[in-house]
Amino acid sequence: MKKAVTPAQESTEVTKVSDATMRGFVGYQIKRAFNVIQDDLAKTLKPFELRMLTYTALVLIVDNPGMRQSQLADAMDIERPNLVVIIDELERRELIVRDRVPTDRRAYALKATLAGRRLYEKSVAAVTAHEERLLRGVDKDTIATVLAAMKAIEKAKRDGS
Amino acid sequence: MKKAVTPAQESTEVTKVSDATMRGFVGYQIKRAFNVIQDDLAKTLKPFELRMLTYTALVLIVDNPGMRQSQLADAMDIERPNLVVIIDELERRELIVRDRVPTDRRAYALKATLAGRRLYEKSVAAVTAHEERLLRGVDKDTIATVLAAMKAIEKAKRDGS
DNA sequence: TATTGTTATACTCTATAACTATA
DNA sequence: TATAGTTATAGAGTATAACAATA
Repeated sequence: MKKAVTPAQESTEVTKVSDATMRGFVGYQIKRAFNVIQDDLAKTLKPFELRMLTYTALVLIVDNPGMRQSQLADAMDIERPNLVVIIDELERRELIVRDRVPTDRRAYALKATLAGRRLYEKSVAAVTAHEERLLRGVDKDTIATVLAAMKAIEKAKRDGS
Repeated sequence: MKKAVTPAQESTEVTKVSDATMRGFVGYQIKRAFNVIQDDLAKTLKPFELRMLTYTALVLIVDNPGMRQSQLADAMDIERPNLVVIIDELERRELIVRDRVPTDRRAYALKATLAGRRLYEKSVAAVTAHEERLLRGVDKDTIATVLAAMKAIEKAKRDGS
C-alpha cells in the first residue's frame, strides 16, 4: 500500500537509480513484482476477510477434499505450525471442518463447508479479475514462460539441496 | 529452509495436489519461487552478515553515492521508517556513512566506506553465483522475458493507482 | 505548510524446539 | 521410535501515525 512518488523526489540531482547494477539481480525484481502482487491481492481479498495464505488454503481444500494438514502445509510450502493458525481461522469462520481420519486418529481430513465453497467461488472470481488486471500488458505466452521459469527455480532448489 | 518431503507424505491416497486450480494463480507460483530465492539468498549472504535488504541497500549506495534515505527507500520500494534500521545497521558496521547535505540540513547523503565497497565486491560476486545456480535451466532469453514481465506488473500497478 | 529522518507500534509471515496423542 | 498436529516463541518484513528539525 505504498504511496506514489512525490514530484519533489523525482527531480533531484542524484543519479537516476541503478538500473545498471540491479538489472542482473533477478531476485530483486521478482521481489518488487511480488510485493505489488501481494499488495493488490490483499486489497482484493479484504472484502472476503481472506489473506493470501487463507485464500490459498481454502482453494486447495475445496479442490482436494480430505487433504491432511501436513499435506496442505507441504503443498503450500509452509511449516506445519504456521498452517495451524490458518486452519484455526478458516474453521472458526465455519468455512472448513476438521474431520478425524478413522484409519489414523492422529490426522485430520480437511473439508470445505457449503459456506466455504461459496466463498471460494466469489473469491476465486475476484482473484482472477485481480490477476487479469495486473497482467494486462503481459501476453499469454509470456505468462506461461514466467510460470515455467518459476517452476524451474523451485526445481533448481530441489536438485541442489 | 524447508526440509525435503518425506517418503511417507508422498505416497498417500489423497488426490495429487491441485495443479489444475493453482496453475492459473500466478501470484502463488511467484510467491513459491520468491521464497526459494529469498531462502537461498539468505544462505548466500550469511557469511557476509547481510540480508536481502541490507545487501540491496549497500549495492544501491555504492552505485549511487550521495543518495538520500528517502530516495533509497523509494528505490527499494520500502517505507522510510523501515529503511532507518537498515541504514543504522550498515552505519554501525562502518560500511556506509551518513553525511549531512550542506544545502539541505534535513537530509543525509549516503556514501559507502572502503570497507563497504570491499564487502560489495565480495557479496555481489557471491550473489551472482547464487543466481546462476538457481537460474541454471533457465536460458538468457527466458530470464529477459521474466524481468520484462516483472516490470510490466509494476507498471500495471502504477497505472492502476 | 511541507519534507527528512526518526520513534514507536502493530500486523503478518516464517522458522524452530518441544510437547500430546497416536501409530 | 516415528508421525500428525499443537503450543510457544523469536526473527524478519511491512505499514501507519506522530514527532523534531529544517525548508
